[in-house]
Amino acid sequence: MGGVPELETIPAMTSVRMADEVLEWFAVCARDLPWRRPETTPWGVLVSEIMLQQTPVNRVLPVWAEWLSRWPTPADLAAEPSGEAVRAWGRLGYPRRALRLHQAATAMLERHGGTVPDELDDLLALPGVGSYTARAVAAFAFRQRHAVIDVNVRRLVARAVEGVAEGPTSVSRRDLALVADLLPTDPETAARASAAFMELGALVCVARAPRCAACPVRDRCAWLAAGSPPSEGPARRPQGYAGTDRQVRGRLLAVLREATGPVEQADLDAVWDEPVQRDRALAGLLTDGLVSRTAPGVYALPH
DNA sequence: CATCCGTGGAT
DNA sequence: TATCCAAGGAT
Repeated sequence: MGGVPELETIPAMTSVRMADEVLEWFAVCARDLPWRRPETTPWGVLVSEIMLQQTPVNRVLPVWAEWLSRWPTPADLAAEPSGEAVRAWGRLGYPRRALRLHQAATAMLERHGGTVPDELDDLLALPGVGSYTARAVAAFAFRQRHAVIDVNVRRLVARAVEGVAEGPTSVSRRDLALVADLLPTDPETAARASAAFMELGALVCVARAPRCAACPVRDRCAWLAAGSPPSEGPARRPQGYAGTDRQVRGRLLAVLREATGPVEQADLDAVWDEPVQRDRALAGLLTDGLVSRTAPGVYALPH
């Protein structure tokens, strides 16, 4: 029903051959990203995965290098005030990720002897680590065989396997089983295949204008075979940014990041005219732990 | 399950 | 210029 093949109808040989061809392409076309190098520690992989959430590779590269140089282990980060993590996050966006990474470093110190855990459940229990990131770290840092489904893999599977332009935004159990079936049996090869699927989605099977002529699986792509039908259903409205609390929070935090010490209320007030929204945004930052009040009317990054 | 949470490059 | 989009997670 619905044009989506049942798992049993996908011949194992077809699945394995798809992985093989993507791996062959990956061996030639993969970007040389520092967190993929063999000498990168699990901590380096974890930091990269958190930074890459909703953030393009090119913007992550310099910040990742700075972080790993400054904080080579979880213990090094945990030893600093959380505000230093927020400051070093720079303009990557979603600064709560910096706070959670600091919390995760502390948790690893307490629960795992200062090391990144290698079990899925332990990874999932870390702040800021969800299903995708736990699987990515288990696969890429510890070379385990897990389905790793990010937006790129979800889109690749929707097209190549399901024959539709895009899949649902959420990852279902069925998706995990389907992608797991695509992976080679050998864990090391499976881990490499997971990176290869993501890379193919990021470089070739892209959202806007896919480069199907350069795709290693074009001959077996269900979407291409169906004539590349457009996505069905109403386009979901993007969230918008201008004028939102998020924009105000961003401006407030930028002032605090760039200041060397505590900041007066007046300096924060200067970034937004509307006092109700401005106060709400600042209150939210305080609630989230991204900002602390050091004295009445004086604010700083948290300790 | 819908919404919130930043930022900036590409089209 | 406006919209789309980028290795998601928490609530």
